[in-house]
Amino acid sequence: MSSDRYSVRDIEAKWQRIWEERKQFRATEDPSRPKFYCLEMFPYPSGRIHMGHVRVYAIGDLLARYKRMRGFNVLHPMGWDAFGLPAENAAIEHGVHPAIWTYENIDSMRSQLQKLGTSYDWDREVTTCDPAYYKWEQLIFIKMFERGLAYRRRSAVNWCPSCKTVLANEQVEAGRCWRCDSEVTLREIEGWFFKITAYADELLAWCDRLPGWPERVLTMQRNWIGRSEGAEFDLPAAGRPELKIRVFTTRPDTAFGMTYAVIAPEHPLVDRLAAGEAERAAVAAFRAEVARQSEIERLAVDRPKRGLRLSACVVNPFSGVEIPLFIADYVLMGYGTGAIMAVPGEDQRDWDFAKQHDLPIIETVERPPGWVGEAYTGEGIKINSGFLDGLTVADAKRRAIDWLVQRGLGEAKVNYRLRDWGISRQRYWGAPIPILYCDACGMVPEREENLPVVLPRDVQLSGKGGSPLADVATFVNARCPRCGGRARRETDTMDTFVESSWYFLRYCSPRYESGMFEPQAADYWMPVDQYIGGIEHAVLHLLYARFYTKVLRDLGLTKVDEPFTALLSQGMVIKDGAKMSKSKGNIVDPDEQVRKYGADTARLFSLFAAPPEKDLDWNDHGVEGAFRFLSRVWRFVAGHLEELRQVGSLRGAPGSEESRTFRRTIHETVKRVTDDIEHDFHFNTAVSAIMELVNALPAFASAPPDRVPPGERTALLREAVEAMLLLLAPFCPHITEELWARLGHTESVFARRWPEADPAALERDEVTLVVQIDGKVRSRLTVEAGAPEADVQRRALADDKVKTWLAARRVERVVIVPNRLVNIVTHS
RNA sequence: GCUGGUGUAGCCCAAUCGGCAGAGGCCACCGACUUAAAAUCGGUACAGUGUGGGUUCGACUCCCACCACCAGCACCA
Repeated sequence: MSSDRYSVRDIEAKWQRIWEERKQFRATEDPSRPKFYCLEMFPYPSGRIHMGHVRVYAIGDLLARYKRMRGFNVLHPMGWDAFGLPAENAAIEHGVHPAIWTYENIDSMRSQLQKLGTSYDWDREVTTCDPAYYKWEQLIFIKMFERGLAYRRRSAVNWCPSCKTVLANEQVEAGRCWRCDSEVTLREIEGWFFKITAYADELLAWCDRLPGWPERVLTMQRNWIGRSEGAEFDLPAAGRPELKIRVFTTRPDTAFGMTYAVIAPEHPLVDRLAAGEAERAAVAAFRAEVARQSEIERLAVDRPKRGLRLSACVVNPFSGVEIPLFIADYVLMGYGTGAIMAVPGEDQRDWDFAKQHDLPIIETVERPPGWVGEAYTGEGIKINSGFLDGLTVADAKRRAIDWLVQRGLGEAKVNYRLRDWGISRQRYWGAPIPILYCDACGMVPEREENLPVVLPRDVQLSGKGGSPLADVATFVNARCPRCGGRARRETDTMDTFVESSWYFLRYCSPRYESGMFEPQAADYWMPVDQYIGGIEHAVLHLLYARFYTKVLRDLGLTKVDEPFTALLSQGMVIKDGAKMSKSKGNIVDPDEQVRKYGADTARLFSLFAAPPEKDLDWNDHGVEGAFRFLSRVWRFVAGHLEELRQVGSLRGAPGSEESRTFRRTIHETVKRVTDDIEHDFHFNTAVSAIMELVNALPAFASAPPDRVPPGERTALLREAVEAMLLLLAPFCPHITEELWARLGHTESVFARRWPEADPAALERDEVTLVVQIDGKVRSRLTVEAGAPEADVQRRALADDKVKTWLAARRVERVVIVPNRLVNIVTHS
């Protein structure tokens, strides 16, 4: 290796090897030290890392290395979200087994991550498709099944025709599959659900207790959970009081304005309400029409609401008035009770529908003077509402509920938009659901000692839909764990989001064999202190993981209420203003970047080009700039090694003016970099501060001896270079390790403590004040720091330039901001 | 439509409590070095902060009303 050239490839390979040999980043529990659990979302092993991975892992690695230097015992693990559809599709297309495909991908991605210089404790690597991993998930499934938190039901579910499997609500985006973008259809299917709705209130409440999370993620979760308070009550069918339609409303105060009612087309009562052949046929036709609409069409705004009036009527219990009853597509079976009271006066949807069907509209809230519009949803005084007249909306809501409760007609009710998490997948490459169906005993969970239920290796994958496991006789045909009789195994596998709901716990004790994780280890490491990942999981993975953690807590397995104390949602990596994609041809290959410039440069640019939460526009010129900067660092340090190796220490404060200023620059840089990392993760400004320090080095190094005594120069240069390398180390670990070693250090730069700014060095004797006249800068004034205001004012007014400007004006007042500025306000 | 975010130089981005609009990088231009080029070094230029009001001695920053872009949600009763 040439001694003075920045040989990126040699240096990076050398230090990666040394870190690996030393097992430098292995984490062990140590109650005597403060811990820091730093975690980035683990990747799906697709085969190649992309620039988004480079960004998130550069951020995570920076924090892990920084926290180690701050004295924390850092856990920084990595693993693989290894179950999923791409593996299965690869098998169908190329005939390679999903397991082989997956493990080969893991090997190449691990090597890619290592080449980035990441400081993971690879001894803790976790792979979710390993039976030793999903075994524990199956055990928890059984415990959830026993507590009713995992249940099976037949229902209309989201079906992706391309992935040929069910999707949870969270996995449908604007009517399309989150993974493949196909249009989702509804299908009536039997499947397994996790009762996440049982935790809706807690999940919502804790949104207010996660100050380390970005507000936008919390907002998205709150909206997703969608809590709404209101009332539920019965509308009896006219003439058939035994037939009651339950409705939910957030506006019980408007009940006197109910002029019709609507139930969802799929509502089970429809069949009993429809009378006669003709009406039954009309209902069937209407249902068919609604079912034909795709999810996309149903979501379209301004689509006319379709409805069919039934012959049956219902009675408004508040007024006793008989009102018409409709089935309509704007009422959804899946929310509330699947039926509503319609109040066109105060609800825009009902107003639209009423206008279309020529139904009466009653106003029950007094409109403000001059108000124009259709339905009125604002505050006001109740009118046309019997015993509620004269009350405010809020009071009337309470009074209406009391009234319902007293008569036994209804009650206060809270509803959620959140639905239970559908976890059944009709695919092969996932964790088997540990349930059996016995002719005699019915649904029976597998016995604990028989876990894991291992996914069979030999399977025919056709991609035609339906679980491939159903065709594997040796898997399906089993003995009933209860009676020993013949039983069939469940052939659905679990949603892969189940594995990622607890992997952070497994990292605490990845080889533990007596349970999901070792309690002491989890108690020590959990919760994750800093979690880092993409915003795309704001309501998917992040909500599931919170839910699953709470379930584990209630099973007595962990003490934490929430898995992630702080969350950093990094922005996307884009190119030329657009998301990278094959079709746009704007994909940047991380390998190529590392080969061309090195991992340090790729990391530095990722951290420097934008603050982490914003999108990052990958720019080739910018990358070259980052490389140039590192070359400059190299050239300076390598070029001054002889001087820097001299052990000269500075006694007392530096004597010369230049030295004092330079030393202040060093310590200001330390302070700025530390503050930027610590407070807002503003790595971009931290880098710019380091760049400033580096830019200041050559001038000081070549200061003439009469301005800076040589001994002082050597000592301060050494102080500056060491501080600079320490500050830069978490960003660019390879080059800093190499230069650190060349300075004569035998220990790793990461064994060093993070530098601290010396307050004495930060002090200034003099400050330059800006002198403004009526808010405009007119002059400058150098005064000693902390000079009394009276002196400052006198000197400002005595300034020549100021005098000129003030010639024909009268001074009205003088505003002084200590150590900053003087503003002379004049009379106009 | 609702919610959240972002608008600062040709581009990516800074600016602490309301106090000099500029830290850093890119690009451009000029100069030095060179036979020349690359690399390197030095230097220069460029915006009044999306728009319109308001508060203030002073506004990128606070308030009001708009505009644009991005993201999430969207018949949720």
